[in-house]
Amino acid sequence: MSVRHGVLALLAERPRYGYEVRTAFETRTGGTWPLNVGQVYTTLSRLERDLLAEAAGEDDAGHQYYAITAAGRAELRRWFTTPIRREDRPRDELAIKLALAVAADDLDVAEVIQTQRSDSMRALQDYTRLKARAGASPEPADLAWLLVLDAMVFQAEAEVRWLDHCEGRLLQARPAREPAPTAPAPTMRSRSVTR
Amino acid sequence: MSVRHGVLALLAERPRYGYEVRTAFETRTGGTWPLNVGQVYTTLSRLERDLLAEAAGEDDAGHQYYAITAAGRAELRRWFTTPIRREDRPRDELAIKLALAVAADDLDVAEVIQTQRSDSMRALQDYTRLKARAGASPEPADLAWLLVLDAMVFQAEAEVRWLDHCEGRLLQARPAREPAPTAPAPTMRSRSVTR
DNA sequence: ACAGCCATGTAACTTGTTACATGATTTT
DNA sequence: AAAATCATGTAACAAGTTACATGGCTGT
Repeated sequence: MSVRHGVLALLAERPRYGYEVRTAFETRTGGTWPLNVGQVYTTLSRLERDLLAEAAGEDDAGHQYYAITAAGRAELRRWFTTPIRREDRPRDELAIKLALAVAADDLDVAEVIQTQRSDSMRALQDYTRLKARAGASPEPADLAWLLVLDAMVFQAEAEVRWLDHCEGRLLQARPAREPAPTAPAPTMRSRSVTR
Repeated sequence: MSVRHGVLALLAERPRYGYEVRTAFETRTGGTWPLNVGQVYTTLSRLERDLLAEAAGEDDAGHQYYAITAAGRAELRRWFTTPIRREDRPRDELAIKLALAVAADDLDVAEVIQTQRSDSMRALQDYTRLKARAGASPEPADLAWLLVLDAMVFQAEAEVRWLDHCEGRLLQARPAREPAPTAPAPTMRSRSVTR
């Protein structure tokens, strides 16, 4: 329920109209998570339906404003102060994938890992580049965006490390078919990426 | 689309009936992600609707088997060999939360972080305990489950690190109101957790 | 004139998920 | 006999998401 609460939080700052909510959301997350405008309006309707927000008239330009309600503030407070438990997060698709891949006999798991790692590292570099650009920009980059970006970096790094770890577990589980070379061939494992 | 593909992968190993799919799924993920039986049946229906699976008769006990189709295998192959891009993952609710929390003026962000960290560290310990139990158990623990468990650990660790990092960014952003003590008071930051 | 952004909205669809109904078989 | 587990399914809903329709306003 990220979008829902996100929109609610933006309304808590001040009443906003739909299009404005979208821009605000995208600015905070630095375009990392684009938000379809349509979704803003569906979300606003649903918030209104649930009495967490309400229509708050229109301005001279004809913008339809929405404002948070008391119930909305309460719900938001609850959201902010309640930790997000790992159990009620969406299932980790990648973990499931690898867990099922190791049992598939007509599949090269090492290749799956390799492909994923390449992509994760590419993502990592993208983020690094974004961060560099944000730091160099004249205006001080939005704090919110920096945090989001950092989150992505930390996650991607963890993912790469986990993939490496999985490779290790695999070698350990099934004895190498080829007679293992005394010094393991330095294949394209993860290398440290400059931060 | 974790469940959908997960079920498909299980059918790829051999035809299975609904209840069996559930047990298999939960075994692989070690009960980390419980799966409502009902969802298995809805998923199977949808897979059948999309021609990725098909009914495959029943056995003596009356179990309704489902088998993967050629199209299903193709789709599965695609799933396995295509990396999961960060962009098409569900939005990170925690990141959004903190990104919006830093802008809220009637909210103690440090407390939000603190609460979340406590929970993440609790989760981390739970996983560690689970791993210990799995290692001590007589039967060699399911490789799939170990990988899933490791994924959770890596993610939780990254999350804690990120939370610490956020705290740092915050102190850096808004100059401390209290005259900063020369040596920063060792508050309850993250401590290394035995693995 | 035309492209493009601003702005609002709706219809339709997906996956995930739960709650419930129903009955057979097995264990205590 | 009661409780638990095995087993199959349906109805209903939430949240996320996209595609489309519609129109005003702005810059080239």
